[in-house]
Amino acid sequence: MMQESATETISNSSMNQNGMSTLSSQLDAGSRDGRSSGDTSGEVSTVELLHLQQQQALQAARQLLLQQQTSGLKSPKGNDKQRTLQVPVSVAMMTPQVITPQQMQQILQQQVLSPQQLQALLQQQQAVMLQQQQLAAQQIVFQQQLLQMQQIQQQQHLMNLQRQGLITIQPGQPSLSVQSLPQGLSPAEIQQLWKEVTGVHNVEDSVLKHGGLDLSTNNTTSTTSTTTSKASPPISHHSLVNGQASILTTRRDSSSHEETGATHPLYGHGVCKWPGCESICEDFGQFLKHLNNEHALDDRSTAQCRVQMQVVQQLEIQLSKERERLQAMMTHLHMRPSDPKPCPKPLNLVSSVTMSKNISETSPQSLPQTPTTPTTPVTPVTQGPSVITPASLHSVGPIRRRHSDKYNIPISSEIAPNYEFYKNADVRPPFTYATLIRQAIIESSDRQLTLNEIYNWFTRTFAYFRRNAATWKNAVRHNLSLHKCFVRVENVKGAVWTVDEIEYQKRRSQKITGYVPTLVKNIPTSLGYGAALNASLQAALAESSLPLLSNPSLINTTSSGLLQATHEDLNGSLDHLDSNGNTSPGCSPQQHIHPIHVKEEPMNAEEDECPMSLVTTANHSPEIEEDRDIEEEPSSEDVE
DNA sequence: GATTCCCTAAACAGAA
DNA sequence: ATTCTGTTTAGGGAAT
Repeated sequence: MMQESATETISNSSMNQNGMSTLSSQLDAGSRDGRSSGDTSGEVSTVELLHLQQQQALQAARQLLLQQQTSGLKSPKGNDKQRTLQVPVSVAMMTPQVITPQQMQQILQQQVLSPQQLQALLQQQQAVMLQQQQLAAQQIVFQQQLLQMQQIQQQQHLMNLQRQGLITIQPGQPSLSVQSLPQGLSPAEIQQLWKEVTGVHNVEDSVLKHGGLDLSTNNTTSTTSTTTSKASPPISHHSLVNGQASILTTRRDSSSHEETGATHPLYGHGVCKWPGCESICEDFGQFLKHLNNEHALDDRSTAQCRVQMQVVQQLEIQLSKERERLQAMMTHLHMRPSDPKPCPKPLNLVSSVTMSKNISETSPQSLPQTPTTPTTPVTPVTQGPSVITPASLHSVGPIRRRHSDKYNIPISSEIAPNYEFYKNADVRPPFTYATLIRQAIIESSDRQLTLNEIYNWFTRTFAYFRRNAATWKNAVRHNLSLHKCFVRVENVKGAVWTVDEIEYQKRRSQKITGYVPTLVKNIPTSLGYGAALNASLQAALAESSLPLLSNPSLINTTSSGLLQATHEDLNGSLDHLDSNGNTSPGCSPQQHIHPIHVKEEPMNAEEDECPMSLVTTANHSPEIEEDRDIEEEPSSEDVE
């Protein structure tokens, strides 16, 4: 996916040299890329693009008319069937003289113009238009132009077929003329032509397809081929004929078949999908007829088009905002290198080396977009162009310091936004085995898991652990045995593993030595998930603060995020204490013997885990409530 | 350079 | 006998 996108971008670049015929490729590819990537342009002016696009189409039509009127170009072959179809088309083409591009632009630019106002305005235009309908004679002229376009289209289509081996054309064979074409354009193709020429046929479609429209192209032929090519995939093969970017072939082909297969964005299930229409059309031909008759370029259609345009625009704005939010989230959660700057030096947590490694491992860039997409894993998430593939990510070998562990970043908050990513992408999670094991355990309903259940959690949560089972399972067992924080408890159904959070926190606290925290907080519960404090700082402070939680004198009110991280870390322990106090009395006696409850106000401690729970274990959410009880046992003797 | 942390590999034993 | 589970040791890489 990512590679494809990248390659395509490259291909497009190279195709730029290929003249107008490659514009369609740029258009399609550009729109796809634009939508899947940063979409910096989408927010800029979708409407403007449409304006320009429509202007372009209108101007092109005009120029075509002028050209033909002056040159007296005649249609190579009159086609009755096509002629009948041309009527509405020609009418539509005449409208540029009725509604000038400037006027059209005005209409379109008036974002605040109400449909009623627009309607009134267009009615005026209509009056003028009626006067000029007598110019219908020019329809024939334009029809000729259409035929020329058809020729180009069909020739390119044939070239496409030739390339596919469906048709064999000897090298010396002269290019096909329209007369020699096996058959005329299908109604769908003609419709496409009309659609493209009018430029307002389907705004949504236009918005999508024209995301990368090069509006700088003004000459008639360029415009014509551009619009035609983007509508009719065969054109893109014209560029292929020129020896360009074969990578686009497949995609184009598929779309080509779709479009020529009597499918239409405005037609489905026997119903015209024009906004507010829903007229029943027996077949595609009838639909086309209906489309030409009922949805020609008139005031009503224009108004509807504009409405649809706004709908699309709103959606794009929304998408843009959501994407921005996602980016911010990822930046916040992954791009530690830029964040830790303000991090208190005493923490001594910043390691450029580690960070860079972490970046390579978990930076948003590496996130597939949605691995779902691979999804990118899902994520679905449409991801911007990424140069880091999952393969390259895990190929870096064993990661010593999992940044989340190192910085005590809540694993949930780390995984949550990338859950689908880790679930689908073969990328090693940036956590130590101990951290993961703990997470698996505390996520469980009763805070205890058998070894096999831990295995399952690993494979279920991370695609990476679906392979090399022997290695990581051994590591899991090794960690369970090695770390005191993991306590084996004999259960009715066998041995289960629990987490001794005191030990766990103790161990982690030891990682941060020589730091006398001056900032420890009183945890404001109201602080939200989106607290601004960067996670690493939060985590560091949180961890550092653990021993001090019981000492009110050392507790200062600071930022929210801090508590968040603290909560997360504490949650596990507290949860563990709470739940296991009953379920597994035998484990880790000390934690139950003297649980010093540092009673903070009930915290929304699970903000970090909520996202995770939403996508992972359904049974996790219900526990959030009990998780909020913070019972930390931060007595100094335990910490040290 | 020493220490620590983490990972990986492997040997081994006991239980299922 | 095989597999699973659990423990332990060893060594290497990376960070501190």
